[in-house]
Formats: sequence, C-alpha cells, structure tokens
Amino acid sequence: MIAPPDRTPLPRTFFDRPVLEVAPDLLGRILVRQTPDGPIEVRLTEVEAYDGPNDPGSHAYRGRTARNDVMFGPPGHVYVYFTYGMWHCMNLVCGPDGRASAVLLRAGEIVEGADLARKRRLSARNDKELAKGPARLATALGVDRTLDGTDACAPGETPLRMLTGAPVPSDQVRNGPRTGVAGDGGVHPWRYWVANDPTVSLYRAHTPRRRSS
DNA sequence: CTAGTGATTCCCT
DNA sequence: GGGAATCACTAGC
Repeated sequence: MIAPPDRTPLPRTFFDRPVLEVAPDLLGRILVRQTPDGPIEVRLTEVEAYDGPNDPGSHAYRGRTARNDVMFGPPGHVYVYFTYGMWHCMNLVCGPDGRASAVLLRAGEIVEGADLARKRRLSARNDKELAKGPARLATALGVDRTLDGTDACAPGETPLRMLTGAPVPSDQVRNGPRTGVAGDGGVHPWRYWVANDPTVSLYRAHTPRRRSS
C-alpha cells in the first residue's frame, strides 16, 4: 500500500539551497492554497528553474525592478508575475537572500478542493487540465499579484504553504529544455517533470511572434 | 494530433 | 513603444 503524503510544512532551509537542487526536489510536494472558501491543494508535477545572475531567461537577469523585487529577497517567498496581458504565474524563491533564483510552478494535480478549482477554470475539459500549465495552475488556485511576496514558510496561517508530500524518486524525474523562454534562455535543460504523469503540460517551444499590422 | 493566431495590459527601455 | 516564463480556439490533416 501507499503511505499517505507527509503534511509537515517544508522549512525555509529547504529553499535555501541552489535552485537546481531544489527544483527537482519539489516534484511530488504539495502546495496548499488557503482561500476564503476553503483549501485547494496541488501535487506538483512540473517545474522550471531560473537562476538570476547567470540566466538570460530569468526575469532577474537585467537587475532588480519593481516587478521582480521579491526574487532578490529571502528564500521561501512567492514571486507572482503578470504576463501576456491576462495571466499570472507563480514561483518559489530559492537560494540565499540576494541570489534572485526561483522555481516556476508549471503544472500539478489537484488533490484537494477540486470543486473550488473547477469554478476558476471553467474552460477545463477534465480535472487533469485544471492545473496543466503555469497560468492554469495560478488560475486554479486564485493566485495573483496581491499574493506576490507571500512567505510560504511563515508560522501560523498563510495563504500559500508547501508541504513535504511524497517526493518523487529520482528515477521518475525527467528534465529537458525550458518551455516558452525567449532568447537564449531555452538552452538550459532546467525544466523538470514527473515521468508519464498526465497533468504535465509538455507545451511546445517558444515561437517568436511578429507584431500584427 | 499539430500549427497558427488573437486576446489584453503591465512594465521596462 | 512593444515584448511578454500563456491560453483558448480554430483549421486542417
């Protein structure tokens, strides 16, 4: 039989490590989102690492700005950005204070509160699509810029928290080029996912867009 | 199944 | 001014 997932919160020391170490270790962990209507919980199945100072694909690559400020702060906090005019995506800040590295949460399996997630994801055709993609995951959980900077490791009640869950054995972890990253950033194989998991997004590579007339 | 494109707004240059 | 760590929808095979 399968042991139930461990509901011990992940401590800040978990995130205070090199981001390439933390990212694959997040697979199988559980993110708890406390909403006014109740909790929504996601088991993470796909993530991407962004390593600030050396990474052209990172929002922090060109220095500290109003948008990416949280990335430059202490680990264990949530960085939420707004993109493409209508979507939000969420990250967990990693490494020591000032390092500006983070893990983008790209996909997961809703394991609690699916009824609440469905109300936010009306276009999803089935429950596997509820959090299949970074903006879908943020939408399913009701995460937006008002949660930017949330400490996921704070004592007591928090709107977002990571639990130990059931980490995925390394022989079930796959990795490859990052998705959707413009410029040279896609060259690093810093996307990690759970092998053969139906909630992994597996989107095609970034396609440059010409502006319309 | 794949490939193409419009939507929509914040923020940096 | 214009790109953006995306999604949903459509057409066509």
